[in-house]
Amino acid sequence: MGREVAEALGELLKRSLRSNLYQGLTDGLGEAVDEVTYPVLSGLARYGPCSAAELAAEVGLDRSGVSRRASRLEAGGLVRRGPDPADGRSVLLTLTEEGDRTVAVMRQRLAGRIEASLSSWPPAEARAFARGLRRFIRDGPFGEG
Amino acid sequence: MGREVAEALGELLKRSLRSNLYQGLTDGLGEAVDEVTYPVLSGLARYGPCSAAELAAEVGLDRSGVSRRASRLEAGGLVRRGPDPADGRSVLLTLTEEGDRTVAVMRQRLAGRIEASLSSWPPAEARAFARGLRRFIRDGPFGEG
DNA sequence: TGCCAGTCCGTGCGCCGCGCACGCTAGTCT
DNA sequence: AGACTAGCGTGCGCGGCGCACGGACTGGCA
Repeated sequence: MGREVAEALGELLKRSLRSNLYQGLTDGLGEAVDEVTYPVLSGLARYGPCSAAELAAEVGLDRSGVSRRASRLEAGGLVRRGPDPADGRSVLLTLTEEGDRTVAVMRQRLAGRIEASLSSWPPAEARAFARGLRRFIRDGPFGEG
Repeated sequence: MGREVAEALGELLKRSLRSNLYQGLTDGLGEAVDEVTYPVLSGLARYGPCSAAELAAEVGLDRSGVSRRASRLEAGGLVRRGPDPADGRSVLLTLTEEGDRTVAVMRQRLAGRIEASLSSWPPAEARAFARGLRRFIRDGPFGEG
């Protein structure tokens, strides 16, 4: 049982990293957003305005990496760097309106792609899979993360 | 539906890449095998003796990367480079006995870890999850590769 | 109030792994 | 035999990462 899941997970990882998953998802969305910067964009949308350090914990990266990716997104007009009113040392990353639109489009596309591949499943099985996946993440073989 | 699966997949990717998954799995197995070289080792075990180019397709990498990783494994005594009896240009990568043992141990550990986290599930649900995962890989939103 | 240890940021630095392209060896076909 | 193809390993440049440094700012304490 754990055997097959392990193998399947490996396969999943491989295919995802090969970027078959994100391929073509950014068409027409500008140069700034790609498979490297997307996690930061998406994390920002999920987590809300925050500092790079905070977001780093969220996306599982060093502060420096987040800062650099954010710079790209900033150059592309998807993210704004603003002062933190509560603390002058801190810098708040915020999605611009265009950033908001962009992440919405990408999520829509990705969800649509997944939806499409799930549409051939028996509905009950698809639902069970989604639930199982969430559960596996929650108390699966990962750290606390 | 696709929405939640998409989000869950992202989370899964993140946690896996953070290496919480493979952490501590290589203890006592020598320096050669780590999270970088393991896919090559495992792919070789799965696919059988073959050339670097062939294995490259299997693990989703360039030939050069596979060749370099194989060199490390070779230095560690886990992989042997031998001539292909059928074609003198080709070079066959083969697991040594120790390589075999190593991959067996790692699989055992990984499977055990997954098994453990699945043990708290209702058995039917766990089984359904395993089946769903395989199915999702087979005709999920990835390319053919 | 003036000061200093502590906190937070962005960036220079070195490292590592990748893919591309080259040189080389070994088969293949006329 | 000689040209051409196929396959290998490695040098090269690129890009992203984490570490650690310098600069900006805060907050507590004299």
